[in-house]
Amino acid sequence: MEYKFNEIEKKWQDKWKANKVYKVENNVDKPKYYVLDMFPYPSGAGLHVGHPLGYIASDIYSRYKRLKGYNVLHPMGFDSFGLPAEQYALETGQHPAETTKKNIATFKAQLDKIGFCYDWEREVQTSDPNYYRWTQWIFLQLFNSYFDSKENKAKPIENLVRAFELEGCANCQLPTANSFTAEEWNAYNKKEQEDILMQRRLAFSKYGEVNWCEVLGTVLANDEVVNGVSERGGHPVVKKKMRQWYLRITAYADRLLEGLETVEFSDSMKEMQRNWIGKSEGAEIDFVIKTIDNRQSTTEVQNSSSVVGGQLSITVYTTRPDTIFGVDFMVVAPELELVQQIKTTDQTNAVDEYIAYVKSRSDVDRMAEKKITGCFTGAYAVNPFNGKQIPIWISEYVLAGYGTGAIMGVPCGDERDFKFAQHFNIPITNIIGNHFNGQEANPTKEVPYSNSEFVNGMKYAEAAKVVIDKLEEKGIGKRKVNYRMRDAGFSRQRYWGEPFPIIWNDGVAVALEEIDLPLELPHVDKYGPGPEGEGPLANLKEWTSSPSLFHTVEKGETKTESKGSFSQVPKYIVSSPMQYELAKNMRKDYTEAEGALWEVLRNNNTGEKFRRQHPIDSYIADFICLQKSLIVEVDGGYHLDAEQKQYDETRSKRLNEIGFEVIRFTNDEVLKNPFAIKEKIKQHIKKIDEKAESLHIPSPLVERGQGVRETSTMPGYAGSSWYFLRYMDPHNATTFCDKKVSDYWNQVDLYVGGTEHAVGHLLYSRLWTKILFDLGHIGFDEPFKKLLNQGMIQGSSRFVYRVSFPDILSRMKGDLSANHSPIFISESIYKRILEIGVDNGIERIKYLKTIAPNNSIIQNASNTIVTSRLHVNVNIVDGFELNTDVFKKWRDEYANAEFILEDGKYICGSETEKMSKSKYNTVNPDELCVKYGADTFRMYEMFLGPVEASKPWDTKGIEGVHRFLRKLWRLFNDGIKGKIWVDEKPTEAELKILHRTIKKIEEDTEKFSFNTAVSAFMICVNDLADAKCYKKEILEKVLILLVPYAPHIAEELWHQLGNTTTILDAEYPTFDPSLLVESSKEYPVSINGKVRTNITLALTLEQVEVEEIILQNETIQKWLEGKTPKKIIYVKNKMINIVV
RNA sequence: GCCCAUGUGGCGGAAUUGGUAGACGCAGCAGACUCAAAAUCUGCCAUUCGCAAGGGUGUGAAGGUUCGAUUCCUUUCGUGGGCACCA
Repeated sequence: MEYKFNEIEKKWQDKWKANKVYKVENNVDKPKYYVLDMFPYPSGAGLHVGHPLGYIASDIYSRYKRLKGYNVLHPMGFDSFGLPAEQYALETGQHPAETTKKNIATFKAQLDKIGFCYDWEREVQTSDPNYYRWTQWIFLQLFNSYFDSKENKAKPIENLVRAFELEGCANCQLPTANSFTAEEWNAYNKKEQEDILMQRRLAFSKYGEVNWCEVLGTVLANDEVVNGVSERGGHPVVKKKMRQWYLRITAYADRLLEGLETVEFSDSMKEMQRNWIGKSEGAEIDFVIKTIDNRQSTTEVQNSSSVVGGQLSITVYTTRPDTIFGVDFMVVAPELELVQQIKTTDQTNAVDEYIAYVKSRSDVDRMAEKKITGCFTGAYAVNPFNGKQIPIWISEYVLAGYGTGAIMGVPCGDERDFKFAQHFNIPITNIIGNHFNGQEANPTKEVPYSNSEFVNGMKYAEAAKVVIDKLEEKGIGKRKVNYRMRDAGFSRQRYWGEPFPIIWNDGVAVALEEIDLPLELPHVDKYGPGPEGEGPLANLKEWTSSPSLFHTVEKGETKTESKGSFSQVPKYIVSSPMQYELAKNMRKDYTEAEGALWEVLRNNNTGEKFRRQHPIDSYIADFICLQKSLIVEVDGGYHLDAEQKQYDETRSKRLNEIGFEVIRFTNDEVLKNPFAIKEKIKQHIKKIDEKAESLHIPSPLVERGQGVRETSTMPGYAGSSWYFLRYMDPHNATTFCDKKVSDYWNQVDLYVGGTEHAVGHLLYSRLWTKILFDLGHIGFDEPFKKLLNQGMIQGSSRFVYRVSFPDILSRMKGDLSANHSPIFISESIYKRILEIGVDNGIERIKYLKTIAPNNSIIQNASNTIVTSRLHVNVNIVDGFELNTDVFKKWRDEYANAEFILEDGKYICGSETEKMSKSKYNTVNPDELCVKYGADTFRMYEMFLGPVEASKPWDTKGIEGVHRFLRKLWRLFNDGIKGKIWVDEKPTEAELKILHRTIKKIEEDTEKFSFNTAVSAFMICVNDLADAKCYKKEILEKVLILLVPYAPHIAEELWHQLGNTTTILDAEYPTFDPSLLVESSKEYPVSINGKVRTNITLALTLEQVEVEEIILQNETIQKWLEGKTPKKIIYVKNKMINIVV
């Protein structure tokens, strides 16, 4: 019987699916285990062999835990909002929703072939309204919360409002520092109050700088900007202030730091997060500014400056207040308003010029560039302790956003300050004596200061304390903890993301209510930016200006008018999310009549806006005009039957009850003349208006808000910050995740993903978890208990060398000057040509050598030399040898290609680089699954090396793993006899093989050392084959061990052994240590560290006995050459070393 | 510039965490079976000296600690990844 892996894998995948073996139940009796993969962005390129690495690792661990008796949650989904789909839409006009859907289908099909144990019923997609409804909901929780710094947790913003109403801001330090009393607060108007609250909300809006490209009319991400110009088109990019949304992650800086102590992340991962948060302790110090001329400072004072005793001063942040006597200059961020106040008349031109220069530079530039720039402002500050005058400079290396945006320069102790002083010839004060050599700064903290008055002789720790105490005493400074981390930008001027559930009304952000969610992303036809760099949604005038903030109320109930303009109404007509879902589907699947009527109603210019298939209560109206409470139904022929008539009647009755008028038309009527129907509808509306006017009937709909919608969308990390919670309770229509369910599944026990998310995603999801915890929605405040970082699988690129160079070619191949076909030269010959050229001193070839690694064209008077190193598809290269026939067919332009071969072969160049479509180095897992089977593929990916390590992909080795599986198969069947396994009692030696394997596999799986586990399986099968062991008792156990790694073949052979239940739930074998106990060991015996012989000794022997035995050994005596050993080291069960 | 990771045969990697470096696999070489091929099986396979027995050298480089270092420490070089010049 042959190992027909394709048939076997298909068979079991189908059976498993039919029997729903991967369905996971909540709240069962078993202990739980939650294994999570970082869900993929469904890119158009499909899955390549790099993706499944982590997925296979987590799948193995999940299946292992399941065999060990756990209830394992191991879900999968898609991070389906994002820029690539939008970019693709811009280029091709295809709607992101379409391409995303297609890509997800491809991904799923690919994943399924590999045989993962996902419960697809729990799939989530971040771009699905049923999902992002809750992303928006969580945003509203953040918007409606503030951080209470006393209790160190998030609380509802109403608490703060109540406190303001009762006691003003007595007990809160507002960032603005303007305090107010309760009376003042109550006297503020809505806008003033909201502005103050905005400064406290966890999700808040403020002006921030973005990369703005005027030519493209759009905002660009950092990585879309290269050298100050846009990556696409090379247009200039400047900074522009725009209103943006932010998350107040800085409030959680300390808790995010502390939380790291409670999770199992790698040290480097924790270190990266700590660096990102960047907590530093230091001091803020005020320096009085002494202006040189008598300019009056009238401009208002802002963050880095203040007025002390009537004098203008500047506040710096420093981590080294102890070096205050070494301050030789001061640098202020050029952006600061303060600069305008202090610049002297002399320096005005220079300063303005410099500021213009800085504005032209992107953040990326400022980082990449190493040259030192700056400009003197003309002003001086005064050192508060010794009265020394310190020149104030501006320079781009000081950032406005960090600390106070101003620093004190201590050149003898800080490398950057030193270079700055050196560059601008600022005299340097030495405060560390001969520890400063004048050539470079010495940032030591371990040297006593000199030249420093009252801190002379003290070192860092003591001096810092003394200085800060003095500063506080004088009231010109204070101890200050600073964080490098800034609040996280949360809005993007893009289309394909979650719309903000926010309406702007006279500059006040009004949040939508839960009932308004999901705020669905409207369909657009064009994906270009809106006016003034706003997102594409800003182009949808109808959508932005007609928010659906209506609440229906029960008839007879009075509308409550509250003092604010956004009153709430106690009772709503609620449509369930299911109804929304249903309506959405019906919208896609419309009748011809509905389509026709919509065509005339959608372009309605009378001011009444209609919606299609809108859910109201438990019904779905065909068309509705919310403002007029008018419902239009278009009925098909089946409305003539009695049952349907009855239903229509009760439905109309109910809708009437809650204040809607219903008018009906038949399909035929509509199709005959939709415009006539439109006219009739207009008449109706007119009647409604008249009636309402004469009777003063209040509309059943309360208008809660007016204004314009926020047109930004949320960033990619919004949906991924909480998806692990939705998997637990994916279909819940009333809450994002039932607390009972999240209490059961609790934290993710094992999270598998790449290091590229070390700070971004991991920090954000940790933040969201903490906030949801504070607000009582979940019971834990760290999302991921243990993190396993998977390495990147790099592509192994292959290159061909195309050269057109008549002189050389004719020398090598006769006269080729007339031949214009592309000529490809095998690697080593190509390289030799370069060397020969240099040896001969031919100038053109010197060029060739210097530019050869890259593609280039050189032209001079006599010749055109074209050299190209081109990526060639790795799939048409066998190892390094190019299949020249296939290559000629690869592209039309190569049809007539000529090759210069070495030993009859074309050898390609190679390089290891990132796997990507454009480098033609991607390998598709599907093809490997077809050729070798999923089990082989899974085991091979694991066999490549440790999961954590990055390594290049090489398809060649897969044969070895495939051979192993076939060898395993042959322990059960062989080609001639068929079944060969037997039900006999195993020998001790056979049991030993088994239990050695059980021990190794279990240990390796537990520590995620899957590559060594695979090799242990190989050793086991080799040993069993050598021992001709075909015994069921042994083989059966081996199969169970193998289930996590190669589930299909394990299940197949398990059934061949006569089992009828699935192996996926079999009982994991128990390791019996007694079978592996040894009584003796072959010790390596070395003399002075060099192994000279091996001697087998009983394990019970003690030092003295061992010494006696080994000294009698012939080989040892020979090597001792009659000398007496100085010392004999005997480590039981390890080795023996004789020192002479 | 700063931070993190990493360096072992022709290749991917292993090494009980300080104890026989190179498990397992790929590639290669030699052989068996076969008319032949595929499949399968058996040897050899870091390097160097040697017919062999056996010896020398070897974990990027240089030092150090130790009876003993791929493993720990110092310095240095190379490669890969990240970044917000963070005072």
